[in-house]
Amino acid sequence: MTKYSKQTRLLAAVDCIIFGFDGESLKILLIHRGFEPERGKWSLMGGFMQPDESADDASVRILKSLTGLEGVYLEQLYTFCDPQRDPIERTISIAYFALIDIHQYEKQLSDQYHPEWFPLNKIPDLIFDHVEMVRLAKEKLRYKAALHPLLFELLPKKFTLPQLQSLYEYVYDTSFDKRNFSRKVLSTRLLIKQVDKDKYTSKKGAFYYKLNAKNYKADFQAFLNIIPNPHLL
Amino acid sequence: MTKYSKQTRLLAAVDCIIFGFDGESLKILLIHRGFEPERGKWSLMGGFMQPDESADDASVRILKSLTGLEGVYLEQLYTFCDPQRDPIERTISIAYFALIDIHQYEKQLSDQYHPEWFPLNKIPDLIFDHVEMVRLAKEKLRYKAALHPLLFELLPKKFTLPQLQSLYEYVYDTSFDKRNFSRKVLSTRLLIKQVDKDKYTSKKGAFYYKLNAKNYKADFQAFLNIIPNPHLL
DNA sequence: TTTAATAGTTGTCAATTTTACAATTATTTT
DNA sequence: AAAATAATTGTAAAATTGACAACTATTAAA
Repeated sequence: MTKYSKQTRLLAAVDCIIFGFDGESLKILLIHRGFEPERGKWSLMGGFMQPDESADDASVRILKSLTGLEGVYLEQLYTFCDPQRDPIERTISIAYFALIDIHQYEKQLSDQYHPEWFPLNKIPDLIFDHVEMVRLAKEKLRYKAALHPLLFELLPKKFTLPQLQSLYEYVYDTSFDKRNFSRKVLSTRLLIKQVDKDKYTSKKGAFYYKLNAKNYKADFQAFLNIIPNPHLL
Repeated sequence: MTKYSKQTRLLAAVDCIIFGFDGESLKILLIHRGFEPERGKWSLMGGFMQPDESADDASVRILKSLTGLEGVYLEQLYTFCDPQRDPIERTISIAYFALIDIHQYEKQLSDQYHPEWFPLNKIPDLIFDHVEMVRLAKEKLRYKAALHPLLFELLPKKFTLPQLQSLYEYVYDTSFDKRNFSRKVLSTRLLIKQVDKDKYTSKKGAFYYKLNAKNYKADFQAFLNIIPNPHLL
């Protein structure tokens, strides 16, 4: 059959907003753009969609090429289509956001793109519309994590309640009552208490927890209301 | 500056899932596809993105060309990128969903595409991946309307509480206690009671309400929790 | 060995929100 | 004037949330 004639073709790229949490602050991973235009400027990691590749495939490929990681949380965020967004040639970009365990990343560091982690409140100037992409990703993370158990994706397999709480406190830039927080989190039945403790950060030590994979999968779509009114924070 | 060489260009389309509510059921608007492939099959209304047009622009253009309506609720839903989704040529589709007042539409009926309204539980076979698009749009509508005052977009400027309730009951395929429902809705401070009544459906008549535009805009992003746990319904 | 310091865990009560359920009021038709 | 219809209003129990203090386990220093 014949092609669709008289229609304009364009380029399609995928850009990834990669979140990580190191216990200090919530960060995103940026690279030095390796080609013109704006070579050397800070940029999100991205790439063009290949002929036989879906956007999901491309996002997985891009994430792996930068971090070496596979099987991590990746979600389509939004498609940016402004005709002027790339000065060279019309390119639409399908933005994805990824949540990774930053410690896993460090083990597999790739120097090819000179990547660096930036705290969310210290993002440098970025090329094109990448600042808007980051803003939207942060907004969606805050939105979704208030309802669903999303932030676990940023922590190691084994984590403590204080770790989890400080992650939530960084994301929402506030503080929670630790008594109420632990009660709320534990009431979800999403956590399995381990027998061992984390002794690095305190004398008494905090018990490790792991995710209950079955309940996690079953209840992910439920409105857990972990943070009641995030838009007020 | 030179173009990005060695990259594959592709077509980008926009498809619209258009929701309407006639008091009987929740419906979407479908057309007979006017060109090959699959000419004459049922399809979502869509079109190719034009050279100087964003996806938002395209969705507005497409919606207007079918319904004659402007200024209605339109939201980007998801971008579908499977390399095989269009058998003729690689085309990605940015899906939008629209919520319109179905009675406004009827006044401006366009016969160009032989459009028809289909209740959500009686959707015919659709071309390409349009069934999946409809499924995702319905899921997102249910998700978002449980938290935010979205469904008002489907009603006329003036509407009654019984109308509003039956809309929610259709969307969530359940029934609510009218006493609790009206209390919950009114407690949001989103509605302004009118002095006149709708006498068409009952002898006593039901008061009309209008949206409080200011509060609507201010509180749209709040978690109103209109429907507590939609995933259970 | 004892004491102080640190930080995680557990408990209680009041306030708020939600849910379930029944009676009353307003209007039209006969 | 009475009957029929459907909207509006009320209340109490249950569940959830939020604020707040005391206790316990561990390590380091005296």
